[in-house]
Amino acid sequence: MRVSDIIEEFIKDLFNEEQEEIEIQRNDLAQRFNCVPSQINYVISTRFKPSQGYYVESKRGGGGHITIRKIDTTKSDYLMHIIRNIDKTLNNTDVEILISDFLTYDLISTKEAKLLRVATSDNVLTLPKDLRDELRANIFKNMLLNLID
Amino acid sequence: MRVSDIIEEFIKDLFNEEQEEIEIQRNDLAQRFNCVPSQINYVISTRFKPSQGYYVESKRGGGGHITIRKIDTTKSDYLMHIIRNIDKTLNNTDVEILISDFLTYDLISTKEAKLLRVATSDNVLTLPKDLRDELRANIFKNMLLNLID
DNA sequence: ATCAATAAAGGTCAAAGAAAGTCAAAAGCA
DNA sequence: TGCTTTTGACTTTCTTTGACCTTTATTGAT
Repeated sequence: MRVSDIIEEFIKDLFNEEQEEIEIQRNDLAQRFNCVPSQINYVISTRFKPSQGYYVESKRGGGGHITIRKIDTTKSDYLMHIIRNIDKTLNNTDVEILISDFLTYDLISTKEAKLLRVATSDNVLTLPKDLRDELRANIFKNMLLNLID
Repeated sequence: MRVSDIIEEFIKDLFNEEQEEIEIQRNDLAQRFNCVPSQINYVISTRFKPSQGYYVESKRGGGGHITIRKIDTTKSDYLMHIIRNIDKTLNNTDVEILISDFLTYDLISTKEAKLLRVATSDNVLTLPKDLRDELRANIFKNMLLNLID
């Protein structure tokens, strides 16, 4: 088995106990697996890409580290499902129902909810009703797309 | 955890009890955390910048000290100022400039920036230009209002 | 009361140290 | 041969340390 595979497995094991965020130190890992530090970068960039459901950030300098977060796929799947099923038009009430659902299931923050609401409210979209509902659907869908991590 | 992080946390804890102004002594702190005094300067200059909502002044000589004030009003004041000064219409470029300013000054998160952008983008606002720019101004202003804490 | 010396703060800046990142060459492997 | 993995030299970013500087207060002699 390749060293890269072993490192990948090791990192994935760290996620075990319900944790969805782990922190590693590049040099420590490299030492543990007896490889050069840059191999850790290789593993991360080939096995922990966003498309594979991970989000990575890091800090250099003394006490530096690498943080890997697992992105909740059920969350983005659900939002994608909603987005696909939104009609060509959408009225204010529909939006309100969707938003309160999202809040119930903790898919968005209250601040995000406020932004969604205001950007799609009747008061803001001062247009004839048919045009308004169509634009609202458009805005809402596109905003949701941007809420997917 | 880094010494700088620990010192940062310690200072931030001092703000707790409703106080919005604290006073520290550089040498005392340095001794408490077993570091050189100039590390306190480092922490202050990297973690208590004006852009992070703090204002710092100090006095040298006998009985000298460092005062740190929290300035939390700047964010909402600045946003209010922007909102008041937005025209009746707003084009895509204007929005982009404003958003990148907001990001520079840390007034909004990157996610909020994405939401602002998409909700006001030409692609989403499929309307005749004059109507579009007017609606964009309206949406943008109202979203900003909801970003004020 | 005045002034100079000294002590007691805090400030600056650059070097050293401690991570992590990049990129391309070399090595393996299918 | 063409892809993936391994290696390592070099780079960038952030933190820690220390030598030296400036400002303010205190003290003591006149």
